[in-house]
Amino acid sequence: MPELPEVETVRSTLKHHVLNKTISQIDVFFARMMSEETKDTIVGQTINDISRLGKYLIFNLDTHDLIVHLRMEGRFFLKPTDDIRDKHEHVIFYFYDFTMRYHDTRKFGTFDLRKKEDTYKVPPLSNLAREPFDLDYIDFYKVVKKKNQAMKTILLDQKNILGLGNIYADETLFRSGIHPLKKGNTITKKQAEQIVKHARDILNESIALGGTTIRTYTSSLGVTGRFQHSLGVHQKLNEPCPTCQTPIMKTVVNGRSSFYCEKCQKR
DNA sequence: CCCGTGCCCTGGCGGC
DNA sequence: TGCCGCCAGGGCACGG
Repeated sequence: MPELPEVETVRSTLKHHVLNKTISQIDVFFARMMSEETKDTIVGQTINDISRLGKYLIFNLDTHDLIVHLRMEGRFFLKPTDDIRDKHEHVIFYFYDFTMRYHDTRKFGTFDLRKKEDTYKVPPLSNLAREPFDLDYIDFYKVVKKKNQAMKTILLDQKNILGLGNIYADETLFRSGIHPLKKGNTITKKQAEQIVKHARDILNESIALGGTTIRTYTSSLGVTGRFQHSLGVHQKLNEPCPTCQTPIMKTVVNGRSSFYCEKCQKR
């Protein structure tokens, strides 16, 4: 599933192909994916830039920003205009001589259109935390210290730290030596510092490798991330811990599967 | 405000 | 081989 590094890979790849292209037409095949109003507003506008905030992809148009969340399986493909539509292509953007197609088997992805002046002032981009790259660990510590939730739950909440999903939350806790069920209000300043540092390192390493390809996810244009070869615990049930060889355990935290080393990660 | 639960979806897999 | 039921999972609405 795309997390921050995958979205960054999609952003940079896509930007190379659609920058300064004008949207001449849009076809929507799954009505709830994009409203009529959104479609009508952006036809005729040009993609002046593609940016990103956390896991959100942002197409910077002339008067508005189109905010896209890929959720688990959303991807973009570039195809010739006359290519037959795949049944999972729900939105097709037409440019002068090719198309950009949004493909999503689970239909969980979202398209939100905002006036430029509102983009960061209203949901979904308002009230998000900072990414680990510019998150002050003391600020993070103050937020976490007030919470009686499991650390895994805290790391997945984009209002606490921005950009981690299930995979990188597990990896961050593993490198930090913290059990996914440890309560936020038991965390020390030092541990908060470690979490922010490791989250930053992991995301940087993954971006450098083009993201992680896991389960069914590959990014646009067939780009396959290679970070999965660097995972320490996620999806590695019963495999030896890279540090101490103890078999990796799995538990469910707030409905999310969580992998950890019982010996290396303390409650 | 805080926290937990259910929902949206469908391909893939286990069980029989 | 086929069918049924269940699971994954980010973000949000909703309820206590």
